[in-house]
Amino acid sequence: MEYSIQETARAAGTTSRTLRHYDSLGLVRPSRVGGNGYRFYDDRALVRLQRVLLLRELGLGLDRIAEVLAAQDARGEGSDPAAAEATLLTAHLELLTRERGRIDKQIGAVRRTIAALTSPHERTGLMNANMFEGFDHTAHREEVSERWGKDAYAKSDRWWRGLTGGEQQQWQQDVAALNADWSAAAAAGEQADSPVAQALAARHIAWLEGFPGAPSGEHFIPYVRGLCEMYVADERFAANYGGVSGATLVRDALRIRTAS
Amino acid sequence: MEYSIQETARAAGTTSRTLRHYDSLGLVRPSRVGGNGYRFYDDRALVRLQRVLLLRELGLGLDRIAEVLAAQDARGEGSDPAAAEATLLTAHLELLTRERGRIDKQIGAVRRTIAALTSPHERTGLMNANMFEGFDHTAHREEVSERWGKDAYAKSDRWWRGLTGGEQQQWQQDVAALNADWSAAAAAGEQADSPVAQALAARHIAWLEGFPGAPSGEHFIPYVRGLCEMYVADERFAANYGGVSGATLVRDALRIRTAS
DNA sequence: CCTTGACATTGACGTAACGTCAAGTTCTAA
DNA sequence: TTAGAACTTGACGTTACGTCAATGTCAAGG
Repeated sequence: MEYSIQETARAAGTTSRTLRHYDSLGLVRPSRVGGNGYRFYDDRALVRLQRVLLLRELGLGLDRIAEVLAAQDARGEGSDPAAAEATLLTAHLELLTRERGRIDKQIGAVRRTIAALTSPHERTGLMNANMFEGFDHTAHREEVSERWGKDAYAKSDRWWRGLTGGEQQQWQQDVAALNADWSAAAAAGEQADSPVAQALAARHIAWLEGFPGAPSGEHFIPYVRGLCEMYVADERFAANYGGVSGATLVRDALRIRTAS
Repeated sequence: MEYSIQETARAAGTTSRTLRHYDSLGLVRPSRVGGNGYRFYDDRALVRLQRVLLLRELGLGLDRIAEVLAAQDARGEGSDPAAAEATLLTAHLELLTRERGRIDKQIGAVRRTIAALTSPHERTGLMNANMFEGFDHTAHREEVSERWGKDAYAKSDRWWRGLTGGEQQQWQQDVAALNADWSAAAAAGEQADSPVAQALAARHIAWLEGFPGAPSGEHFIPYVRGLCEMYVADERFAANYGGVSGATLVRDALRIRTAS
């Protein structure tokens, strides 16, 4: 069977404009083009279109989709196309998971902002940076600036001063809880590779990821490891984790966590 | 104090290009423009800039930010600017929540796709691999046969194999969409008697009615209820609805729906 | 005085994935 | 025959800026 562009679009739940777009990209070519220039699609083309739309619903970009389909076309039956697609989808899954984490953080931030706005006793004045127990970046301005650049410092400082008092308190509580758990783990003699320590390491990394001014991508792990060295070397940091022994536990656990 | 455009950008952790952009939009105007056209920003402008950047980090669009700030400028001190901002942020919170639901659906779909691709059941690639996307009657042959008789199974299998590839994919997409909507509803904490859940229940029943091999007449409702129990009891089914909690929502919603 | 280099300006194009006209051609049904 | 539906290509609009390009301004040094 052969379908007109509109029929094809309706069958696939999209628009003719999209079909022309995909044609111009070479992503889904019509099976036949009439002498009048009209596009016609057969079942094979329709299946390909549906695959494209499916992958697009999974959130992949058109360029990536083209790669997937090209790879599968190339290895007709030889290798394992399913494995290739699974690998690509797994990578994509990570992106999605990170994206969800980002959204969750935004939701948290908006919720706290609303809470602070509607709380009667909170004035929204800017508070001094000393409230930032456990990671007072004003006190450690030089380290942060030197190691990660002025931008990181300015960004983090701007972020902090932009928070309301309520949000700052919330943040502090989160930090305090994490630090307390680390201290307790260290006091309990947990090993760096124990489930408890690794769970804390995961939390710690998630916290650092949410820290504004933190580098992303390939710079993130070196950044984390650098911070850990600072925890151990600088007793002002180490104190937050129950002293040098606690900071050492943090460092070792995070090293293991970031090893892969 | 007065800062140059670069100083201002550095202080706020952004770029001069962004400042020019905001100026062209009228979002953050420089406090003074020199005879040479140079922009200069004072502390008030900087605070405004920081608010813009903060709201942007919360994910608001620049147009929305302009609304917020305009509203706050309008009611200088008269009304309650915080309430206005809270209202707007609440609306924004809904958007974020929907977005997270969307991402959750994508994650679920990708996970299921990967599972289907890597499952030993798959023979002929993606198209037939996850025919029923969690309702693979081949995998669940025994249950179906035992409960509803061999006729039902054979009938449904014949029906399925009689479909064209496009029709099969269409069916899959419908099922996937329904499951994803259930998962999202469960994740959103919908109650079984809520309009959302009841609307989904209606869709689900309509889907089951179209399912070949399904009993009709007086046997239909017991059949539906039996299936729902299976959803909850069998995690292979439950996984399609976001786990046991999702399957429970499905079951309860369908119980209510079929009560009359 | 002239040069050099840092910093400033406006203007324009590019991004992802199409939506939305616009102007013209072709098909279909009355 | 003729209206209207469907089709074509081409081009601009969308977000929030990044990234040149071409040019102007300012402070310091030879």
